[in-house]
Amino acid sequence: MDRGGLSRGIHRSSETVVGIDDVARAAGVSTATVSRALSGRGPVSTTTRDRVLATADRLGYVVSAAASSLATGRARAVGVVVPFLDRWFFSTVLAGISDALVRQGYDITLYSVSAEPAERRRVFDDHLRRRRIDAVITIAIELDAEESASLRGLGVPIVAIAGPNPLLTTLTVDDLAVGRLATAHLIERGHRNIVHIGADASSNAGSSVPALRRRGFEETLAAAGLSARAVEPADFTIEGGSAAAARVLAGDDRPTALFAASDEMAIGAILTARERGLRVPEDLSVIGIDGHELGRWFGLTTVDQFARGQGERAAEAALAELDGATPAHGRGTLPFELVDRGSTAPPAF
Amino acid sequence: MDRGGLSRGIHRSSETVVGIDDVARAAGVSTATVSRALSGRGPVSTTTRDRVLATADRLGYVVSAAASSLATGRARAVGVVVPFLDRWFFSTVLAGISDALVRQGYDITLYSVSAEPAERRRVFDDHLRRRRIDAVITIAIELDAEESASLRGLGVPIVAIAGPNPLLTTLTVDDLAVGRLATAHLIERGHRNIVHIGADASSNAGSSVPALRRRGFEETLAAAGLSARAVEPADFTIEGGSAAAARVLAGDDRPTALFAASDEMAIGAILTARERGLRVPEDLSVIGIDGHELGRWFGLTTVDQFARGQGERAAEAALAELDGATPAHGRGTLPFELVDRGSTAPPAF
DNA sequence: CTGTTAGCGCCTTCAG
DNA sequence: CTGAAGGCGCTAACAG
Repeated sequence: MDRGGLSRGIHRSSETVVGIDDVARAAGVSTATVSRALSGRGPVSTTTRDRVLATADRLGYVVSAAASSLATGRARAVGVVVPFLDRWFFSTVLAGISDALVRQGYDITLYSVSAEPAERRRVFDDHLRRRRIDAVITIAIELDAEESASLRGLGVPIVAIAGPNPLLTTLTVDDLAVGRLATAHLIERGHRNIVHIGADASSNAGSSVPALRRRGFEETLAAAGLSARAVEPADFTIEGGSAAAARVLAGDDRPTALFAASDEMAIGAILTARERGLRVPEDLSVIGIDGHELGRWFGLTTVDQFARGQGERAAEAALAELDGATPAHGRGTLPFELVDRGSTAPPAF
Repeated sequence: MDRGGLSRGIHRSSETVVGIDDVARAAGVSTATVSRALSGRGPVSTTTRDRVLATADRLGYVVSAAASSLATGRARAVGVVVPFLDRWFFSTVLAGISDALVRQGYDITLYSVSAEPAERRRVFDDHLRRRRIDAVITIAIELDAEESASLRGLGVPIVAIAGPNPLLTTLTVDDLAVGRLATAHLIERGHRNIVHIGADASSNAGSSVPALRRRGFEETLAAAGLSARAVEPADFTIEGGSAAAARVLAGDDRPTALFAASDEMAIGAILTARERGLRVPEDLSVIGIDGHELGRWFGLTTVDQFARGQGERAAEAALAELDGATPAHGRGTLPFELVDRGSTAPPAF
């Protein structure tokens, strides 16, 4: 009669959804026992548990998230806050988070915050505060004081990826070091005239990812006794990188190398360079940051930051904190690695 | 005293979260009135409503999703089921969904289903059935009978994007027509020797997106009296398109044009063609499908299917159905448009 | 080990 | 228009 596991997914399509008391009745026990058997919390005899589990399975019972959440205070869901969904870095990190969360039976609730202030405020003041989530992961979100306080007020673990915030548990690569590494790579190959494509020097006092990468560039340049060339601002898209490169390459004092703060900008720069008949790396070296899959097709040298792994680690950190682990406030160290694919070489002149 | 809107986001960080009865007490009314005032359902005098609203705002009250959901049966969240998060089409559609949903105050719960059967089953049998969502949107998910039944059993609106399922409300471009359009474009330019890169002819009896595109290709070829060349199977990635093109171009009977069933494959094909010293479109015409942003950088001619718009429309359709609109079972028509960017031209020989 | 009994926080008839 | 009260479905003490 009981077809055990085989019956999963094949439920009689009864009118109403089966509830915990349907299971209790069918198994001849109380709802409390069903709850204990299913959750694994609290003592239940093996025989009873097996019977309850089989019954629940047969009936296709699934706990109501709302009811369970209301009773326990746990939602079995993690909120993820992102500024963009359709850019490589974010969707890749998200994929990593999703992997790790699904493994643990958690759902993921997505909060995409635009730059639009009113909408952004709604996300922080309303959506995130509905107590629908047990933890929050932010990806490269720069929080103002209010937003930061609002998040903290949630009273749940918060893990920030790629957005160094001294007040939050932060998981991020050392972007200053990344900026240095990429710059040193170019200097070692003999470049003296390097332009950085990324954050405007005037923006962000210094803690944002783009600003850190730029500072790594400037510091390394200075340490090598080279004068820092003006930084060419761009928005981290292929398009932005392309436009920035166009401006830079049009000038009379053409650099021998470009250091783009993201692979997408680096790719844009390569495309523009090619359009102008410049060979990479013979006439122009280009290095990026990210480890974007596309880089491979352009032979792009880059500093890989293992985006997918960042997502997985953030999810694990969030769940660990939920399980009582002490929040590692301050900066967590994430790995990065230079991948030389050939778009950098000594300057020809 | 009451700083009105200015106070939003600045809440006294009291020990416990403020609940509906805190608001009721502070406003000098009953919880029922607060509920009515905030939800807009049920009669409340203007004065009372304003006072309640101001109080709620001042206290930073936000309804508990769990409690509200338990009482109303509505979760104010929509589930989105995707096979991949880190591929252009999916993340772009997702961005569109997110836009539309946030506008209506809905949260989005993400269900990323891998190919791994056990995990996939858990998503359909457990996660999706926790009654956490008011509607489901699937993106290019091919459902087997059980999964389809499981979804239907949820008793919520279901909108399928890019996965024509006669049993579900489906929003998809007419992929057969898209396949025909792209093929006709090549034939009109004089191509007689065209290879299709996409779904293997042997796979999928015919209703999947890749299969429909291939059939559009074959039908149009046949209608023009051309013999259908073997289709070159590939997995819709740049890498797959590149490999497929490599196999095709290595043969002795080199085609004059390639029709790739996705822009990513088309780009892979272009990259490979270039590597082999072939000029596009002089030596080889290439056309793709999607409207991928990257296509612009390769001068790729494509059939744009407006992915972001698809997401928005799916979200709107789902919400409309929630509001009582009749589910438009069968196939909804979504726009598509040929964008000629120059990667197709008459064959040189 | 198991059953009974309060709620979790909000919504919604039903009276007033 | 407003308040009182039961209940949404489940869990967590507390008894037994």
